[in-house]
Amino acid sequence: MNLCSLRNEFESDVAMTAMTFAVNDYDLAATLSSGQAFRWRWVGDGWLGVIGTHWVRLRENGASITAETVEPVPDWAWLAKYLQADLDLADVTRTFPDDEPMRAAVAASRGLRLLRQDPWECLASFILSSTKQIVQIQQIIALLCERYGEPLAAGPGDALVHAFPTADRLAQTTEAELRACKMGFRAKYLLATARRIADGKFHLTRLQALPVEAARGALTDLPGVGRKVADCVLLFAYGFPSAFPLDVWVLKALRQLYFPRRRVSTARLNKFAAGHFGPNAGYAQQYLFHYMRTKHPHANTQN
DNA sequence: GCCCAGGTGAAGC
DNA sequence: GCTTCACATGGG
Repeated sequence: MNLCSLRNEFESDVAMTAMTFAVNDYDLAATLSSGQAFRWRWVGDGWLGVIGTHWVRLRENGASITAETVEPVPDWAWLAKYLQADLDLADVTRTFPDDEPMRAAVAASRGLRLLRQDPWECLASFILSSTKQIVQIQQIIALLCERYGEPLAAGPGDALVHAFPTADRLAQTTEAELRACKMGFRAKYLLATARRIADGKFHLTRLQALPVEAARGALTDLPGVGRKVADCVLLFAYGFPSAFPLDVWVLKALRQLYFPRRRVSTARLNKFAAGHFGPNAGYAQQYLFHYMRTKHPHANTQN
């Protein structure tokens, strides 16, 4: 871990603790707003969010990221892991195929990273993501956290924040209560999956040690979890580098950039992705996703 | 009104 | 193995 400085601040009467991580090639804005995590807000001159039970403010300063929390933090390893601050991005991007679409996607968002998130929060979030725009996913999750998450102390200038609700807590809700959080038909899936985990019938912590295919198979047994949601969790929470979420944007990217005049099924494209993009296919996928959303935001209205 | 959104599951062939 | 459809809700 790159520990450059540690200081304590006193703003108002809240004790703040800060840590600065040295980073190379880290685009914090692209990373936090690229549809992997849904709770980060740009306020003033920094990003406000919640990681686990910590309120966190992140600010980018050239070759470093400064993090502030409310409570004193004896060990910052959890944050370094979340941010993947120690990863050498060049080691990843050099494994990408040397073709025109990848060159363009990497050039368009240099410094885009994959986070390493909590499996339950990631799983629940992507169950809620199906056929929803990212802005709406953020709204649903904000409501869910406000109503069922544990209240947390926030830093100065921020409103009361909440932890992401535990599976145990959501298992005690009703489908009607979840539907009231605007999640529609996804409520049934989220409730059923929360119950499977709260009952101890499904162990998220055991997936990390499995081969990726076995972990994917376990996840897709959960209600509301198909190939795409499973791959999001495998990639964004467990860090399986070959997991390749194939959503409508990446589907469009592959069809337009690699198969412009052929009709290719998603099953074929999953196989193509596994063979074409190398050992870090999931990372390549995130670059393609972000590239399509930022450079061709209206691609879905053409053709 | 229309179509679309970081899809899934069930039913039909 | 496919293809089609329902499923809630909100943005453009």
